[in-house]
Amino acid sequence: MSEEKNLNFIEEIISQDLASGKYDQILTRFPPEPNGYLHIGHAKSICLNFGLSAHFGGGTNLRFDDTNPSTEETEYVDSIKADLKWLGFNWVKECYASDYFDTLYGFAVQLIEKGLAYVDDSTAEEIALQKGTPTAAGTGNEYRNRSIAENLELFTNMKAGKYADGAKVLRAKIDLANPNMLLRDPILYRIKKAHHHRTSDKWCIYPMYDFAHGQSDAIENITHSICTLEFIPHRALYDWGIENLGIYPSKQYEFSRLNITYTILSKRKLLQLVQEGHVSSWDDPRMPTISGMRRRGYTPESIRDFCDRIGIAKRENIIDFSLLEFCVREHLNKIAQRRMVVTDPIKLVITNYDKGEEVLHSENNPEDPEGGLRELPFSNELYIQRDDFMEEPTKKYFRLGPGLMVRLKSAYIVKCDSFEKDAAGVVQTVYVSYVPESKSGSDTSGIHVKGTLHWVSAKHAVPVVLNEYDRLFKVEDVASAEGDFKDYLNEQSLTKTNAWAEPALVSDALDMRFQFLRKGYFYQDNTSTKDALVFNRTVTLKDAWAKEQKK
RNA sequence: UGCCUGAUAGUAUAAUGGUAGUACGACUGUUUUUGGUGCAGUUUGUCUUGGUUCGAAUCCAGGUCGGGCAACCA
Repeated sequence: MSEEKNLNFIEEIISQDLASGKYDQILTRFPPEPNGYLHIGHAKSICLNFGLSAHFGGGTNLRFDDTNPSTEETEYVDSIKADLKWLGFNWVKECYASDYFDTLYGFAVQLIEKGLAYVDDSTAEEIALQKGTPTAAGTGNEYRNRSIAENLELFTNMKAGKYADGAKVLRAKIDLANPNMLLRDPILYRIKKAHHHRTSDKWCIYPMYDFAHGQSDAIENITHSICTLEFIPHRALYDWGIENLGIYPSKQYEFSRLNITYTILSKRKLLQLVQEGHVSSWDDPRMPTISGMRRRGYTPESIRDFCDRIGIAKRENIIDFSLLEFCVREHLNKIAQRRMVVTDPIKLVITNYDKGEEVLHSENNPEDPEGGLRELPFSNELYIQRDDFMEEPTKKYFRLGPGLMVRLKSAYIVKCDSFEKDAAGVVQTVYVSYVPESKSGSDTSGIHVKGTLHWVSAKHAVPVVLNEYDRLFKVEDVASAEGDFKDYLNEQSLTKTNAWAEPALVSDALDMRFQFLRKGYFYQDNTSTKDALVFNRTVTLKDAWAKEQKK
C-alpha cells in the first residue's frame, strides 16, 4: 500500500477500520440488478468497490440483486459479467440474491416468531394510504394484531401459492409513526407468480430489496456495503434487519451518483431509448453504456482513469462531458495508429510529378518511437479535404489556395498553381507543382510552410464509411430539464460519411485504435468487414482552427 | 410545513483549527511535417449572518439554497 494522503471519505473510514483492528481485510460487493446493461455510472461504483479492495487488501463479490423476476433476464447477467471483465476487474465470488431465497425465507419466519412481522391482507392502495405522509403519522389496521401462529400459517400458505398476486404481503412490525417513511412497517415479501431467470417457478413469493440486500451482505460477510445517496433512508432498515436477525454486521455507506452533462444515466430511460428506437441497441455507440462506449472505441483504461479523476463525495454533481473526452484522448493519443482518411474529397493533380507513383513511409505513432513505419503509396493524383482548399484564402488560413504552399504529410511540399470548377461553380480539381527536394525525411529545399495536409492516393484509396457521433442530447442537464427527456434528443447525433482511406487500413486488425490524422480517433464497428470498412468516431481531436473560425 | 442529506473557481475534488491547492475547461505564449501532442503561463472560489479562538473552509448557533423520503422497483 502506498503512502497516499488525499483519501476520500470512504477510504478514510476503511483505513481507520483497518488501523483500529476492526477488520483484517475488507470485502466489498458490486450488486447490480440484472434488468439492463451497465453504464458509466455503474463504472464509478465498480471502480470504487474493486479499487477499495485492491488498495486496502481484500476482495469484491459480484452479486446479482435478482429479487424481482418480472424485470430480470439472463441476457443482462451475461452482459454485466462481460462488461466487468472488459473493464479489467475480477470478482472473488459470483453471487445471486436468489441463491439466498431459502435463507431469507428462514429469516422472515424468525421475525414472525419474534412478533416482528405480520401478514397483511390490505391492497397496495390501502397500505399506501395507511402509511400516512411525510408530515402525518400512519395508522395501523386489524392485520397488525394477528397472532404469531396465524402469521406463521398465513406466510406458509403464501409460499405454497394459495393466494393470488397482491392478495397478501408480509410486513415488518416497526413503527407506523416513524418520521422515516421506510420504517412504517415496510413490506418484506410480496406474492409474484412469475418465472425467475434462475429459480424458475420454485418460488411465488419474493423478498423486497430491503429484506434482501442487507441480508445478502451479511450472508457474504461484506464489511463495507457502498451504495448511492438515495439509499440513506434505507440504512435504518438495513441496520434494523441485521440487529433483529442477529446476523453479520455489514455497514452501509453512501456516496453521490455520477451525472454527466448532455447525458442520461438511468437504466429505465436508457431502456426507453432502446425500445422506442431512438438508438439501435444497448450497445449503440451513442449510449453511455459500457458496451456502447466499448463499441465506440473507448478503452477500459480511459474509463478507469475517468472514474479516478471524478472523485468520491456526498454532494450532488454533474461532470463535464469534456472530462470524459479528455480521458479518452489522452490514452488514445499514446496508443492509436495514425492513418490518413479523406472525407469530402477534391482531386489534387501534381503536374510536374512524372514518376507515376512511389511508396513513401510514415510513422504509425509519433508518440511512440518504437511504433514503426507503414507504407504509403503516393502518385500524381491525390484526394485532399475540400475544406483544405480556399479560392480566396482568409487571414490565418494555413492551407491551400492559389499561390499558397503546404506540405503533404510524409511526402512533399506542393504549391497551388491553378484550380478548376464544374458548371455549378464547385471546385473539382486543384493543380499543384511539387518540390522534388522537399521529400519528407530528406528535405533539402529549405522551404518552410505553415500547413500540413493529409491526403490519399486516388488510385490506391479504399472506400470506407465513417460514423461520426455527436452528443445524444441537446441540453446540459437532461435529467432536470422540464418535460420529457426525449424532447431533448439531438437528432444529429449520428452522421454517416463516405470517405477514402489509405490502403493500410484494410490489413489492420479489427481491434486496433486509430487516429485519422486531423480528424479524430476511430475504431472499427463490429459490423465492419474487409470489403466494407466501417469506423466509429470515438472522439474528435481538439480543433483550435474550428475555434478560431468561430471568432 | 415533518425527517434525512449536502453546500470550496465554470465543472469536479483536496486542505481533518495554521500559506485555499490540484485536475478538466477557458485564455496567452512556445514547440511541432497533425491548427493534434508537448512545454510555460494567466484566469476565476470557501452560500449567508452571528459566535468560539491568537487564528475558522474546518468547531457552535440561526438562516438561505440544492437533493432525497409517502413503488407489492432496486
